[in-house]
Amino acid sequence: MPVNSFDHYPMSWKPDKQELNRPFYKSLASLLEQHITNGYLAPGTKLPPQRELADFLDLNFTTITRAYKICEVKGLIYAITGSGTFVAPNATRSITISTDKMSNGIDLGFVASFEQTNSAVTDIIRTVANKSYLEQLLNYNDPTGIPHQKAAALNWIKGFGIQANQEQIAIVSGAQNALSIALAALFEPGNKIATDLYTYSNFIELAKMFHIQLVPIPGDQFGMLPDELEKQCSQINIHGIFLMPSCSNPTTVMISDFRKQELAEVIRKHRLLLIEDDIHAFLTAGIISDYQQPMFNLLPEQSVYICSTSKSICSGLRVAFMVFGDALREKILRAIFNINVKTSSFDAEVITELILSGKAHEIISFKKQLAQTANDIYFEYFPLRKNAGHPLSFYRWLPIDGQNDAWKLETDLKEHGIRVFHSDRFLSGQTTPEKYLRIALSTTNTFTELEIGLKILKEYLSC
Amino acid sequence: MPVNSFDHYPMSWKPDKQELNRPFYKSLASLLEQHITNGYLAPGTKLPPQRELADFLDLNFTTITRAYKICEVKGLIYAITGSGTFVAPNATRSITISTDKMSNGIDLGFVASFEQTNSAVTDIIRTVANKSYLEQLLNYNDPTGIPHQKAAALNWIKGFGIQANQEQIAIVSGAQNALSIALAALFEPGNKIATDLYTYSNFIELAKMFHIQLVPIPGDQFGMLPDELEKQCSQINIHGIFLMPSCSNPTTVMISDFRKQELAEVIRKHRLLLIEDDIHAFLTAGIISDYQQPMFNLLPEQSVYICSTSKSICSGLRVAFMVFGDALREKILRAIFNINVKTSSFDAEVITELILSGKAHEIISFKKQLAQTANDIYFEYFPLRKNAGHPLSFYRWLPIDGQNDAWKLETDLKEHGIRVFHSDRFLSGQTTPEKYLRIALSTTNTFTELEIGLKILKEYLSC
DNA sequence: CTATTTGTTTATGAACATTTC
DNA sequence: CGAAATGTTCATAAACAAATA
Repeated sequence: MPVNSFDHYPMSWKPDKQELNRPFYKSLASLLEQHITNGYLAPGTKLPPQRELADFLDLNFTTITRAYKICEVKGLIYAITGSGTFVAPNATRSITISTDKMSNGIDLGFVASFEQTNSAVTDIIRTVANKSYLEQLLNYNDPTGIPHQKAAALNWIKGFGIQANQEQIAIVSGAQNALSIALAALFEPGNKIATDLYTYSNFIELAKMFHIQLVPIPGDQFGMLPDELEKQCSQINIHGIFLMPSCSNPTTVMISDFRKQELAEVIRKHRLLLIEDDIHAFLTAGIISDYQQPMFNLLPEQSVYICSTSKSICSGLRVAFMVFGDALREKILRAIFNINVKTSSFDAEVITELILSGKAHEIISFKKQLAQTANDIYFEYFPLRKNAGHPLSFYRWLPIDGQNDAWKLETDLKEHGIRVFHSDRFLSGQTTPEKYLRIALSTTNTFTELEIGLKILKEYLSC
Repeated sequence: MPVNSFDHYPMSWKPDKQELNRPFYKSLASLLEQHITNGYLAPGTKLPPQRELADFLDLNFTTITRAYKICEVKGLIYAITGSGTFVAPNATRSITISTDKMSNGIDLGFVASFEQTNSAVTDIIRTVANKSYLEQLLNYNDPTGIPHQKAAALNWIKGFGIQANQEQIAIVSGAQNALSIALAALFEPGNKIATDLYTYSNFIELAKMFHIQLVPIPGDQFGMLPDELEKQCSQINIHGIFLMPSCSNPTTVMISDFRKQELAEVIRKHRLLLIEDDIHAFLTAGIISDYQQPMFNLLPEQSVYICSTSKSICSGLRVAFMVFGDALREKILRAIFNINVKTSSFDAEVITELILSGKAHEIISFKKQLAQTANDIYFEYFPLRKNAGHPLSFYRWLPIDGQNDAWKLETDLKEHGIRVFHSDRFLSGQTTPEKYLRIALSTTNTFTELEIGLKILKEYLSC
């Protein structure tokens, strides 16, 4: 029996010892999972400290540690030494953003890529279909890309400041696929990766799937704070870092060059593996005056540089370029064979032809114009505030006040006919007081539709 | 200090306590890894029992358990209660089979798919390229397949005995991709999956990457033994089972229908998740007289059925169909979004058109003829023995004697100009006394080349 | 600024299960 | 069949580390 009775003491969770079977740590973990999943324990709830619960249940406190750990790894709870253990903000549901279209209503949630430009791709597909070597694209050969495709890819990313050779690049099936490969190849379950406090929600889910823990690092308008990264690195064993320097998703922050240098120093010092998702390079390199270079250049031996063509050229052709240091090559290639076997040579060939013909650059110009117009429209409804972020971003990050229940807000807005995503979806760790909405500008079929959506949103928020 | 001195006692591994730092379990694990990797401890070596090593190092024996466990999870060693702990057969190198072509020599290693048939695909690509709706294939929509593509897919697999609806199928990027998705969606690190003793080596590597442990189950000429599966299930907590019933890779065993029924009963009883890789359905359903149905039909609620078109239709177009019980749907879709975002609609459309036009069936007929011829040639050189396995298999499983050093054999044969894979590559667990070679019949450009390769092999083996 | 609260890591002892002889 | 060998699992104690009042 417990030494003390806690009946008079407020404890947020009092599991019934009767319900527990041996082994206790597993039984307790599944009971906790159940109580979180069925809503009995709400997100944000502080759980009893390990020692207190141990006392209550008359168990050794490290048994509680183990039970909590199981739930933490599943992403149900998170713990802060000194403060306590809390139910995670996204414990109850998946934050995966799928491309499933809304059946009706205006989609300002999922970020598409101004699909109007796809008509320019059809001609090139026909060109490739009539190539004499078409049959050569249909076998198992060249799993990571045919040499001339890699050459075109290298040429493409040279425009973004990357210098690499054929041995250092692989063509894979889109950025998300590249991220899966990088995580599978270079990390183990239980490893930790530093990310921005708000980051790409599918990366959060992917990390969860691979049982990799994310360590949120605060940032400002120039990007992640090096001191904060240094602090975490010196305290815990961090293995990698995920960044989108050209335009972070969802915050639209572009990491400034001085900040890149500072961050690179910390990354080098602690030997972190950098995963640089540069999907927005085409909106930044050579366009934004402050832009100098990708971080890959600063840390070529310990980085994976990922450059997808989904946003910049064509979303339906699943192609991304993956560049890596020589030391990482073997592991990454093995992961590619294990996860993909190969990427469609036909898709890669169409992208190649788009690049070589100059059509890809035309598409990009058009997309930039569309992005400019969409942003102009946005700022009419939600005027510029300070630290506005990337001017050509395909989405915007709108601060909102007092909308604490993320899921209710999303549902409410859906009833008003628009889909947007609440900042809680993008949280890599604990909750924050500030709340935002991510507003996709590149998904509606027309700008008129975009305007209608923004108008509805503005009216709803000013209520 | 240790109570007894073991200097007089033969111990296969005597790590120097001086080299260990705290924490001991990690330090010991990395020392062990090092000694295995640099060849100091050869594959098959029996390590000292936990208690003995503990005594020697003057540590508690569960500290040794933990160190051994780390190396076991990495696939470096394996343990059998009662017998001891051993260095794993594939500890030192990766067994991933890549599609990288041999620069010279005859490839009887990697199993391609009689790529001669690809010329039939080029016409269909041109047809699709000229479709009026081509542009609709280039956006983010329908990540798991467009409805008419799914309809064609359902029709295709109906020929193999699968009845399912649009909600139960997804189009993904090849069988290997489907396996990644299934493992990521439905299993956790540390989970255990039963497999044949010899199984698809990229599945072994994939499982390793996801830190899923494989439990080898013996079989006979009718497939895996239900009693052995039952035994393992009642002893340890097994979560899933991986089978290739139509023609196992690499053994060419087709699971007979009575055996499927027996296995299904055990699987149902222990609530295992079945992953059924039916890539060879096109060589079996409606062709082999004994064939009745896929195992998915026996266990529709707890199975994932995977049917790739790489071997049957075209290898370069990365398409596989994935069918799943309703209970698994949500998890699998989420994994698809996280790993792939979507599969190329263009590739899927070409496969769809191949199916609808009847061209796919023509290709299959041709491949079956080619397989027949290739097998006839093979049996001229290596005459039929009993329990020969699937008659139309794209590869054969050749018993060899006295060739214990797998890697040396492979290297030797490569020097003779042919590539084959030794059975050790396909081992899901401990070593076995019998040794085999897997001989791919579907990779050489011509049958003449195949004959040359087989001749070289025969001469080499009869030396 | 130090004491307290709270979570983390490591090593250990005991009970257990399976295989071998 | 029973004893010995061997690996597995669980709960515990102690030392540690970070955050907070």
